[in-house]
Amino acid sequence: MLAAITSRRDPKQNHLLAALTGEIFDQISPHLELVAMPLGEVLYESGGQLQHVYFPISAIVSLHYIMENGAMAEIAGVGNEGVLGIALFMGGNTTTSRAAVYTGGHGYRLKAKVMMEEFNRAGLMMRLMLRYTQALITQMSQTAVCNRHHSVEQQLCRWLLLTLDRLPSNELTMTQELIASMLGVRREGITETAGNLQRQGLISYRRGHITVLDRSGLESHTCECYQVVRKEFHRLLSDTGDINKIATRYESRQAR
Amino acid sequence: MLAAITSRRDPKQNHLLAALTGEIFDQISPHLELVAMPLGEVLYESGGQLQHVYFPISAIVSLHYIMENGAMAEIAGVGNEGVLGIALFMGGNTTTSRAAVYTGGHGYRLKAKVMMEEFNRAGLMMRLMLRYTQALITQMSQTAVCNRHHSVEQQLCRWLLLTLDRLPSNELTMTQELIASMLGVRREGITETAGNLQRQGLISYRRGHITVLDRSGLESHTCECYQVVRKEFHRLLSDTGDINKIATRYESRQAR
DNA sequence: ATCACTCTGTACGTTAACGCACATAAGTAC
DNA sequence: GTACTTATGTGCGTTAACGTACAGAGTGAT
Repeated sequence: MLAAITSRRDPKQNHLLAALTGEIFDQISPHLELVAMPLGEVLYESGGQLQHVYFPISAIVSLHYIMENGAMAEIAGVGNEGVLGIALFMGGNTTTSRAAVYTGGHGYRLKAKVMMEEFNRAGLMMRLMLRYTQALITQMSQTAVCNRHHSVEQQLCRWLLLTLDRLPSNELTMTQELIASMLGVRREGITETAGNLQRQGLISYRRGHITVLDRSGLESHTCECYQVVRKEFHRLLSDTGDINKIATRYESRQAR
Repeated sequence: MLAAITSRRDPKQNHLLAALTGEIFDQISPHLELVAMPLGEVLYESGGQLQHVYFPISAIVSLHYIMENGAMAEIAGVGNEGVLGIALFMGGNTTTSRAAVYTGGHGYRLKAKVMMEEFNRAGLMMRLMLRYTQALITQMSQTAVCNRHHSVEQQLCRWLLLTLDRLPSNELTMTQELIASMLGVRREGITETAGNLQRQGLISYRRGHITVLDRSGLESHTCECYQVVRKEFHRLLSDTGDINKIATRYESRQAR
């Protein structure tokens, strides 16, 4: 029974860990620590030093900024496709944003020291992390664009779809209040919009649970932002086998 | 006379190039090519392959996304504090955004191959580029936040200040139409807001030229976003002498 | 000096989203 | 089952920004 549960929690459920070669994976695997990531847990505060990087497998985490007046805005989300703590290897060791779990679950974490030792070998791990970071940049960029130009309905659909892509089922467990604070809009705005989507048969919901009934219907209600982000993640991280090949095209040939 | 002009165009006017050690600078310096970067020039189209990275010295470039309906939104700006073409070393070789010059001037460029050879040495150049990329991420994040929550006046002030920080004088050469398209708002909104700022004695302007009269006055009219971005650039890139020291704290000690 | 063009100013109705107030409903604890 | 808490629904009036239309002013070309 324990074995059955354990087998359902495999580091390879995180796409980045799954993309590592056997050799590198074997190197870090003894250091991977399975951790619970319950709803509301804050992985990093703005300005806090990073002790670990986290690879979610079932949890989803929001990167957001909290303003002086208390309002917040999500900058990007991270699920089993990504990693939390990029500021570690980017060199700053902290960020101005905050990371908090909004869909409870599990993940694996790695001590900062272990991550940096592998990153500094300047091999596949480094290339994978940098590629992921670029995909994350695209997500952030598109969030900025979407915040500027698109309606609450379009943004809600985008957000539901991006979240759904990180989950195994078609049910999200979260209140409208939580969604509203992620998107940085009023709770009533979500109530109204979600009501419309339900009336059109695209979703159904009850107190803290949203079920997506018509995925492609949602896609037709969202803006282009969803597909831009999705395609860029696919382009950058789907053919992970090619990462070394592509990266070494420009490899340095002469030592100094 | 030519010497005088040339001396005013020194690679070290770009902060990143200035932060390189003599050894690395000497290595790439023969490959640095001075180029004019006139208003409106497009350095990269969305999806286009990168042939060079650009280090502006007097030009300022906007990273922005153009939507299907033609509207646009700026994601970040890059001047003499930065570099264009991070997608090269991040591994994607292209981005979903576009880069166009909005303040004409000059810069230095480096062929992609030369940049990658130096980057792949995994030394100071790499650390510097990654740190800069993290600062850029902060700028993008804050743009997303600002787009969500702040007024056109606050955003205009933030934008003017960030642009001013990249210029030698207190005069910006640009039309209200251009500013509006960068911020993704109506031209009339800028006319109205700029009029207010002028009436309060913070700026003065005439057809395509804006002069900032009261810098700290502008700062008090903007949102926190300006200082967040400014401080983060300072934190990450001011003490460049420390970059190696900090980065090597986690250095790998044993070869595989 | 005149013309053409582009930039800036102003006005007006429209709209999406906001802030607030409160009602109702669905779970949870006892 | 009842009381309590939390989530959701709805109805306002308010507001910032929008879209459109057009007038005036600056600048450069001939």
